[in-house]
Amino acid sequence: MTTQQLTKNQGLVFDVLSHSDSPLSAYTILDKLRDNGFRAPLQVYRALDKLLEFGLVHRLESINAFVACAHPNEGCHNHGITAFTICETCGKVTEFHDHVIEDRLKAFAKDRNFKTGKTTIEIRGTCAGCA
Amino acid sequence: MTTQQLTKNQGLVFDVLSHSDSPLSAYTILDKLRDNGFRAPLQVYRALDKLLEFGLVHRLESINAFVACAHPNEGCHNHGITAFTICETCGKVTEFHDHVIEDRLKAFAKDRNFKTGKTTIEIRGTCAGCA
DNA sequence: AATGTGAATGTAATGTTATTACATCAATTG
DNA sequence: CAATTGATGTAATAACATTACATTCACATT
Repeated sequence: MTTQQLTKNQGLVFDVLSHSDSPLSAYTILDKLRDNGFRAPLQVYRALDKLLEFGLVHRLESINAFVACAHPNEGCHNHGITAFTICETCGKVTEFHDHVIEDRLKAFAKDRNFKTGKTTIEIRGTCAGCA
Repeated sequence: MTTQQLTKNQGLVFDVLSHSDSPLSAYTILDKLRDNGFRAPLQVYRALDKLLEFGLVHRLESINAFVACAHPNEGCHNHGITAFTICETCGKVTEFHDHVIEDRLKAFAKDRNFKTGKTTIEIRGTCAGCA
């Protein structure tokens, strides 16, 4: 999935997220795109829904915010479960993938016949630079 | 931590959560406690803050809802990172603790000098009974 | 070029979740 | 008893997200 097949609104939203050094809320994105004709939250949420679907963007559940994927050209969906550290001081987000954790969670779910949908792993704290 | 040293509001909120078979939103709790004199969201949020602090209740970040801890008498804070499966059909939540996952996350954080605060692990999907 | 279809968009209104601000009350302690 | 601290009550507002409905755009088929 490259960024070329995105629609205008999807492209604008992805661009804003890509150029941000910290996660953004939907309403912050909206404000940044007012000059581009955005008027309503739904324009942002609809674009985000598609970007999430494409694996170009991640939603950080614990802070109600969105970040561009760290490796959008590869399609993040290929990498299995995505985990994040989120610095509560500077907002810096680091995305990582750990197959051991993934296997462990899968095994737990399998043992209980739990059919896994989306998995969230988020570590909030303080990054090295802010400590 | 037993339930005895809770204040009136904390006790009421904990009671509602304890008797629910699925997670509840703050506003749902508020509605259930109207007859007990609750009038405003803040009464619920303040009680929840304390219950979270005591380890008697967990917040499910991915669905903006709250559940009573599965083993409140032991103080969940003693069990390290808490993970959950959340059935999107029936709402059933299962709490579990996995030291391998915990060690792995701790190691990742340590490697990057990331000071870990709260960690969220939530698997949403479909439970065995709903499949 | 006209038409049909599905995806994307525009807009308003509303619903849901959470916090700020400020006043009051209750328990404890010096 | 005064002072402090934690809990509570209440109103207002902020922040996040969805529903509903009308319109437009892209594109395939005729």
